Amino acid sequence: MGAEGHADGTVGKALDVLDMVASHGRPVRFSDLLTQSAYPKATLYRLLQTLTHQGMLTLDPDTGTYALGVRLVRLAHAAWAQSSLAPIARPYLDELARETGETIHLAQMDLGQVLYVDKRNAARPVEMFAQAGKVGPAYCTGVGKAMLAYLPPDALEAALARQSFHRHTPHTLASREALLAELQAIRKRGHAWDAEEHEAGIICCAVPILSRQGRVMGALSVTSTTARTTLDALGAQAPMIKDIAAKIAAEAESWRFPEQV
Amino acid sequence: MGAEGHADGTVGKALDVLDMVASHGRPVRFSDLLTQSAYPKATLYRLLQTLTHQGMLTLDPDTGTYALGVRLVRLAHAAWAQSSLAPIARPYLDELARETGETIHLAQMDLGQVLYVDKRNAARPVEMFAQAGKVGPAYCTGVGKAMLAYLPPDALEAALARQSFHRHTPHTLASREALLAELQAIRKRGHAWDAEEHEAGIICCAVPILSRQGRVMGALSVTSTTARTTLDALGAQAPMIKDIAAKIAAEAESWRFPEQV
DNA sequence: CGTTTGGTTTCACTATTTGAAACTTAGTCT
DNA sequence: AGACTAAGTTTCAAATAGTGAAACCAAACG
Repeated sequence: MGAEGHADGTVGKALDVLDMVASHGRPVRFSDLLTQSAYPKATLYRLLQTLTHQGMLTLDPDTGTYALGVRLVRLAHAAWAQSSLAPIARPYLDELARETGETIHLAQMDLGQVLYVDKRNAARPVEMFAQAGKVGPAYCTGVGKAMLAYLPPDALEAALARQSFHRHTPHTLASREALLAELQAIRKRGHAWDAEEHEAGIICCAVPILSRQGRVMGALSVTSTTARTTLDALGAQAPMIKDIAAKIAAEAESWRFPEQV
Repeated sequence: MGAEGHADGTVGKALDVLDMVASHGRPVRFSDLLTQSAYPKATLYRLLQTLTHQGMLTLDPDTGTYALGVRLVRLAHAAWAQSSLAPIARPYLDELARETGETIHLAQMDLGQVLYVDKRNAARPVEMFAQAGKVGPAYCTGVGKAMLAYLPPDALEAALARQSFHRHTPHTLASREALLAELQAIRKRGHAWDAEEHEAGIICCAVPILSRQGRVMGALSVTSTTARTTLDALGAQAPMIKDIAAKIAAEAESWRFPEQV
């Protein structure tokens, strides 16, 4: 993860450091960060100090370790609440979960990766915070492919450049070419499959959420297992999922243009 | 909200702008931010540009409005997962919710405000993301007072300086003096009440979560209504709540010192 | 079609950031 | 103990990055 692309300015560097702290699962010491950071000692030190002072990081005085601060959680709450899709989609996800009895995912695109912004789980009622905010690969998940398929060429290129193409299962489309062919098929079909491409036994049907102008706003999927159903049976529900995606898109758009004065 | 205290350096200013965007509930236009920002046009413009480029904000090309970006949601997921308290406390909150059948809150301190990091709701199973990340006042909530009571003098002073002391109900302790007296009583008693101080009819019993060295890590509360129970009845559960708080603290601490190597 | 409003760019000026190196602690080893 | 080492903090001149008044551009307005 080392050298983040192009860190513009001090702010970029600071955020880079934030990511670095986030990428370790646990509180990190100064020296740990130093070894992997390319920044010279003093620079890194001051960045950490600033971020800590700003509440984005916390420094445990006992252990001398840095962890992500609470200010982030507060900001993220706002981010989630105003990312238009998530709060609007909420009741629709409930409905879809009730109708299908399966697991529902709502995702958005984040730098070539899939970011899950909400979820309904068939079995356990709902999970928390911990669930939303997770990231996953784009090239081998239903929601990922559904979004990729409708991205404009330049954005698609940028996203493709960031795919790792790891062969998770025998069904994974682990090359750029195979994926591009599949994306075309998705555009034709109108929805994406996940045919055990990410995890064995897990299948899903996903549709993109598109704005009126055709911009990709996110994706919505219904997930199940091969033990419980088949791709064809899931596909039968595609029209309904598409319908709900359209409703979410419509509502999100009208919300974006509030009656301003 | 205007002039944020002391924004050190460029990073401080950038984060200040982030907060500004967050504080509006909806996407904002450049000029809206400009009017309330004190920063000159060009400066604000560049800050927004940087933040957008970094994925902390998104600029809707159609409407020309800025909203919080998805990178925040991803960061916050990590923040939540590594803020040691929340993930560790999870099973204990479940237990407490089951035992008491009441609403449970887990909170931490954030710049003089209470930040709820997790929650169990008696009636509806669990709510999402939207719930965690909320902030509330410290001087008139159970968790807030429980934490204030055990803060070291300088931190307490800093927190007090940020209280607004608004009289939400007739029972609100709306002065510094009244609050200080109550904090002393809390230290003596070992747990805090909320005797309808924030909302009429809502009462709660809260205990701090303290590290071995006595540092305030957070607070835990059981909330109910006057219609359903009384403060005394809630107080009877204080020992159990305290016990759970201690368990959470112990586990969080041992997690903080992982067997390194 | 001139004017206003909202957004973007310029450019000389300056303040902030930079990072090698010196300096403190706080451990560790003999 | 005293000498060594590792981890964190501070300094300071040089350089870079940020600043902001003002000019500019482009739509929308009247």
